[in-house]
Amino acid sequence: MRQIKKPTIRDVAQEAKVTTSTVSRVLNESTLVKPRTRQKVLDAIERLGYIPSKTARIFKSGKSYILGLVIGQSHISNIMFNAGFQAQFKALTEKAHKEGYNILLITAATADSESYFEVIKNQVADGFIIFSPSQNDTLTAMLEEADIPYVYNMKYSDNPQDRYYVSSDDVEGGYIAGKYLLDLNHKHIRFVVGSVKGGYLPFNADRIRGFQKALKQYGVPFQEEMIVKIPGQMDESYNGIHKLFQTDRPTALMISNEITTVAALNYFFDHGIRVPQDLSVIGFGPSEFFRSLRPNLTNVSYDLAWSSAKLVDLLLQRIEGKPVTPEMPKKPELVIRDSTARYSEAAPKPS
Amino acid sequence: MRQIKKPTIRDVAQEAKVTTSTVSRVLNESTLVKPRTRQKVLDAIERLGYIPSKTARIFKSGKSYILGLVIGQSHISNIMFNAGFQAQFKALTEKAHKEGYNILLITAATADSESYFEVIKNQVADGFIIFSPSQNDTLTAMLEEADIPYVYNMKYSDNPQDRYYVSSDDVEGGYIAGKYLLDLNHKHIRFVVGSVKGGYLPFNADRIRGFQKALKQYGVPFQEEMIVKIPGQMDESYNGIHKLFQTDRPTALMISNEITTVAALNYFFDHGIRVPQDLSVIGFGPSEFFRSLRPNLTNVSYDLAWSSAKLVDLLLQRIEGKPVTPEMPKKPELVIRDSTARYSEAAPKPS
DNA sequence: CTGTTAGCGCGTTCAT
DNA sequence: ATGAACGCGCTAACAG
Repeated sequence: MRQIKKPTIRDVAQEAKVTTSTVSRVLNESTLVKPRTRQKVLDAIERLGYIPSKTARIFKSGKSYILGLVIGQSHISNIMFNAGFQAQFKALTEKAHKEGYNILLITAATADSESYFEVIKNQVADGFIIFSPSQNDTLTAMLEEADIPYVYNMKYSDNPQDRYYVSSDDVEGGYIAGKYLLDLNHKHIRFVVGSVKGGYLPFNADRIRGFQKALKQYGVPFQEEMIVKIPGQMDESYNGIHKLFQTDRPTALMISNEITTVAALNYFFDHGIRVPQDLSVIGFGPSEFFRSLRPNLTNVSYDLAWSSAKLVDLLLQRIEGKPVTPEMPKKPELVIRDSTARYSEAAPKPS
Repeated sequence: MRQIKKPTIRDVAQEAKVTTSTVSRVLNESTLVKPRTRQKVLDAIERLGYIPSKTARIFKSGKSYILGLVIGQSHISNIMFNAGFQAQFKALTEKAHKEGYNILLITAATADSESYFEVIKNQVADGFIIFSPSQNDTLTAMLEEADIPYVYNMKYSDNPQDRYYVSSDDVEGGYIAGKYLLDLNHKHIRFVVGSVKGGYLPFNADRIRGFQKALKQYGVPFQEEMIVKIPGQMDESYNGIHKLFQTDRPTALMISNEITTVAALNYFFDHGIRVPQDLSVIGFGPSEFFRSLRPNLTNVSYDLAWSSAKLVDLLLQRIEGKPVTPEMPKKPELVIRDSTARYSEAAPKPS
């Protein structure tokens, strides 16, 4: 029977001829309630179709069991089609649910600290996982000031104050990719990284550092043009690859972004550039994704399930006010598949 | 300065030497407050770093501006890599944010009505968007009984009681795909649909109906084996396609699921089956996705942004208790690209 | 074992 | 223009 107004604990109490405390007790299965009274209450609940107000409970307890996932408005449009983001998102969600939390998706209108802080402080959540705005310097400070538990999904700044994230070992990632190509006798290598306001994000800087380390080890001099900055969306990436291949003809490519990787493969398909016969390609990201491409792509695989779980653990520790135990990043792995081949001078080049 | 305890409206009142009512007034920019008092309060807020408790506000107002998005635990693992789901998810999120709501991601442990209802009633949200369990008969009844606003993301049952969803015109979708292939002289057509417990979901039933309509119109007799049920995950799909092509050699394929489509294209790539020379392929889903495949895929494109926005509108109407205005489904469109070709007997078949 | 009382943080009367 | 008092739904401390 439809009620005009949702029944409250008081209605139940009245119906069962007890007090609200007693009802509360049976609801929380707390202190011994006499079975008969208990039954009376349960009957009343059943009769009224009573559902305890979650809102009131959150209000009372101060715990919502909600984790806010904060993303910039502009990001969300593109990010959902990004395999790396998806994998991370999925892993975060699963871990959160496993721990009894739900994920509240929050978007900030613009990608600046003020906008982020504005939406964060206006949400009900026990803590926040932040896919950061371009620069998060002041955001971190504001969150600390307001005593709001948060973690970043990755390393966004080199500021030692920003220590709440779980990093992957990106230097190692860039290193093993570069080393493998050098082992295959490639020297004309290009590393395609995402372009953000003309620069690149810290994790790409790390990957580049690793790449440089490999080069040095093999005695190949690093040159600026080895790093190619291309935006991460499908069409822009396609055009960026096009532009690159008009003036340059590398024998091997490392690509730091999944969408750009797909765009590049499409470009090669469209222009008869054979992978790996004419060009070796290495991707970065979740391994399953690259396995679904043709050819199957050699890739540097990060354990996103692991790091996402760690990230949630970190946030929960902060929420519970426990001392934070820093975790060493897990090493990425090189998964060798069909997109990389040994380079030999004699190899025919298509005209 | 870090507080031991977060300041409340009372602390602000005390600090500003006014009462909580006044503070409340400046917070809500309500009735004229004398500028000087107003300033005093603002200063106090600033000094204390006071942030109004969202929780208390929700509790008071009864509005959380949160929409719950309910998904089965088992779904979420696979669903995130599904282009159709992603597009819908993205559209739902964007529309919700545009309307001032955030999306709370909720997963049910198992895909039955009881499990769904259990998590739904225990969440704070003004309404729910439900990616349904396999059978939702009792779920609908329970939600109605509890007077909880909800909508389903698509048509899940033929029960007329289930009227809170925005349907796409799937009959039309199946029809235009079939008609186009028949126009291209194909007769040996297979329609691959997702398999759910040996049967298929209502939207696939509709697409099949449309396909049958086209067949009839062209005088081609429908046969049961034209419908091929294959699970929607990558590896299972690949195997399913493999199994199909071992015993059958259609000239055209309609594929109802994006992941299965990718798996099929991979299978064709691996086995030298050329699209469209040897086989025409039509996909169903968001057009941008199929454009990122090689070859560019002809596909039936649904306007998910539109229907998702409508869905949120519908839910908001229910939340506000307004009468619900049913909407006619938008017609899907056939986007013709490079994966379909005219069939001629003379065409060479690879051995 | 159960009832009484108080209070979480805020908004909203009703006075003044 | 501002303050005092009350209540939202629930839980918890304290009585009895």
